[in-house]
Amino acid sequence: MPELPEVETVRIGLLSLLPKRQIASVSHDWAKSFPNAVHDVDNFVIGAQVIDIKRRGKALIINLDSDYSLVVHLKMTGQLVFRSQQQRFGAGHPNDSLIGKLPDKSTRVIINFVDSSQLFFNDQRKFGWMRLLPTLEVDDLDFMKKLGPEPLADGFDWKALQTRLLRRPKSNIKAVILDQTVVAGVGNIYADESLWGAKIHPLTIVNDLKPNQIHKLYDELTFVLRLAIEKGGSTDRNYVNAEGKKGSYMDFARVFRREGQSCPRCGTVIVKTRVAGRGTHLCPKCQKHRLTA
DNA sequence: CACTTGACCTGTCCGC
DNA sequence: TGCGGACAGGTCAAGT
Repeated sequence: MPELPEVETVRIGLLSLLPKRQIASVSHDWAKSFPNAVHDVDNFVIGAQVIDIKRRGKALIINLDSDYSLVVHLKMTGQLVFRSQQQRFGAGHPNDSLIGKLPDKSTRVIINFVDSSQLFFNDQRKFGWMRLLPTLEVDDLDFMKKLGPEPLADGFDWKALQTRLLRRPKSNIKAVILDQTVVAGVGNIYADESLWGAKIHPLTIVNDLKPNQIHKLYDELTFVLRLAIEKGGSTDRNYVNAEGKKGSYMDFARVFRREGQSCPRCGTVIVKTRVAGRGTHLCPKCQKHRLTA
């Protein structure tokens, strides 16, 4: 579910909700989400205040004033949902949110704040995780060290993208932009959307891409990521932001989950195939492949 | 080594 | 309705 735009939307929401709140207690019913010793939670989480929320790729980092951080990966179905004191004891989340009763079946961790507000880590498929470690050690996590550059960072231009893509010159372009060590944060939705925008077939081998195609892919990728952040991300099934609300990028999607519909550029019927082990949507006319042309 | 495939889980949807 | 199988937005480990 959550790719860069969804995680960034959650980050922005949490940043407006969590800082200065003090943690009173933490409950976790699923050890894999929270593998640290209870002792660490007691000493560095209970009583600590949230001071900042950061993002790297698809991971969120909640900085505490104890110099410890909670690092969260939502994987496919993770949610981080905040409930204010008023929502908790009043009417709950508004009807336009996807959130019903809390906690629910998918709730793995609850962070209770001193002011009676709460943060829920829900994760239906249990792929996600939450870890506690010293803030100074976050960048040393293997997961973080392997991540490629942020595609929306200031210095990241199309030449930088070209350099990164050429690390895997013989693979197909879709597999390469999904590779988090090449570029951080791109997932299946925005891979399909940006390849459609750049008129590149997902099976095209990186070495066969011309410089102008990579330049176009850079433009389209940064465009869809920025647009998706503006739209609050994509809600296909159960993604919600920190307030439990859906994102609206899917209303703007050109090919993702639109198989059987018309390509908005040429009218050809969009098809769904399988590339790099993932469901892949494309326009067979706009996105020609040498082998399928 | 580089690349591809299966496993991790639960829920839902589709066809019989 | 019920049931089996395929599939779902991400990442590893294991296999080729």
